[in-house]
Amino acid sequence: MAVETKQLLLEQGMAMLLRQGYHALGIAAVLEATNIPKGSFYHHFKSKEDFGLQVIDRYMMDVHAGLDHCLGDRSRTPLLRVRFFFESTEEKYRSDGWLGCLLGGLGQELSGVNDAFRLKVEECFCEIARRITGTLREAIAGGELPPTTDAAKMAELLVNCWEGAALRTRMRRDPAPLREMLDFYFRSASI
Amino acid sequence: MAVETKQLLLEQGMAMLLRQGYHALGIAAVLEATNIPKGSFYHHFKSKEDFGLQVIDRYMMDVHAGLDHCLGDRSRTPLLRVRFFFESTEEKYRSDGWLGCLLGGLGQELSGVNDAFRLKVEECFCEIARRITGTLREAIAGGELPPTTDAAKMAELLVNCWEGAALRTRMRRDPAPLREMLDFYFRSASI
DNA sequence: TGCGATTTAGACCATTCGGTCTAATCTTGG
DNA sequence: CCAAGATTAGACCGAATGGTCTAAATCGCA
Repeated sequence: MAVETKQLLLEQGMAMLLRQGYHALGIAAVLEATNIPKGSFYHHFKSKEDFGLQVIDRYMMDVHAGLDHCLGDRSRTPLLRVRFFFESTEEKYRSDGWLGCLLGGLGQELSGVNDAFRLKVEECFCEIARRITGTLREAIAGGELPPTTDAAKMAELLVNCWEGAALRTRMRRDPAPLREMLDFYFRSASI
Repeated sequence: MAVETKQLLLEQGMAMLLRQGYHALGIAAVLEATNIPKGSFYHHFKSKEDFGLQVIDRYMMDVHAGLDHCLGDRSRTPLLRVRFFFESTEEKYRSDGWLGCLLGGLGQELSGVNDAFRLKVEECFCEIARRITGTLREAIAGGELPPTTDAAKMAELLVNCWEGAALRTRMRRDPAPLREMLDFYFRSASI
């Protein structure tokens, strides 16, 4: 039961932090939503900051699972695997109600004021880009991308532009920015 | 003196909201930084939300001034004027200490929780994209871009990707993401 | 079964926050 | 030069918020 309590808090935290952000979310609200008393919360987490950072870890578990699934799909070419990952992510955004990306949200809100979050989120972006870099390299080897392509640079670029499109999607509650960004990126990168 | 008090609050607010975000910034901090008493604040603004929204207006004045200057530079070709605008914006970010864009910051933090901010920030992005669209159209007319280019779409794309790069810049305190994004965009869009 | 450790329970606390209020002071136009 | 509105001044307030604390309940294992 103990483990489940903590997982419940992290999952509720993921949903609520995505919508409300860090400072607008009170611990009491998470507790009320999960029917868990305050004592349990501070048993599992040493502070709100600790909670937030662990929510990011939990979020990254899902992201890595998505990367495993999409980048490991041998039925697609490497380049299409990368696109598949972002299309899956779009689908996840849709089911959240177009609230964008938790990393982008917490990163923007907190990185001017809290270095722990800033460095953590930055590291998460790097992790994602690193995995995409690998598949992009395969795409180059397979002739889907020009041999002169800098895979690492292109992966960073993709992640960054995606985050911008996700922000706009959050703003408009509409997926068009995501799709247009992907179309442009893959059309331009290929050739 | 009255007008200056309000302007001082708005300018301090711009700087502090950019760094700290909305919820992490207390009104008392703005008051202390400007040596203005609380009575004055609530004389000029009816609430913190009202203040934040007016700070965005103030920010957009600067943005429009930058657009006027850059997009109106007849010594450059239309496409290079657009690039000039973003390079000037990068310079502004640098002087702020690589904190990125206020619109992106407040948009991310608040649009899940406050529709006034969400709609306001979205409208600001639209305004910027609209002006860039105009200059992109000139670029198409002048043969700098393919005649099939959808100027409005390309302007939105540019603004969105820029915001993503700005977020990453805020995260890393480093301008590389901005430059790489611009290089990719203009290389791909032209031809 | 019984004992020690983990987890739950929620009252309680200090602090901070946005916002109000009344009084004083300044500005300005008649 | 004075009256009236605009502005400054800051003490004050109620409502959260993050976090603590002690006691009870529950669990795991010998």
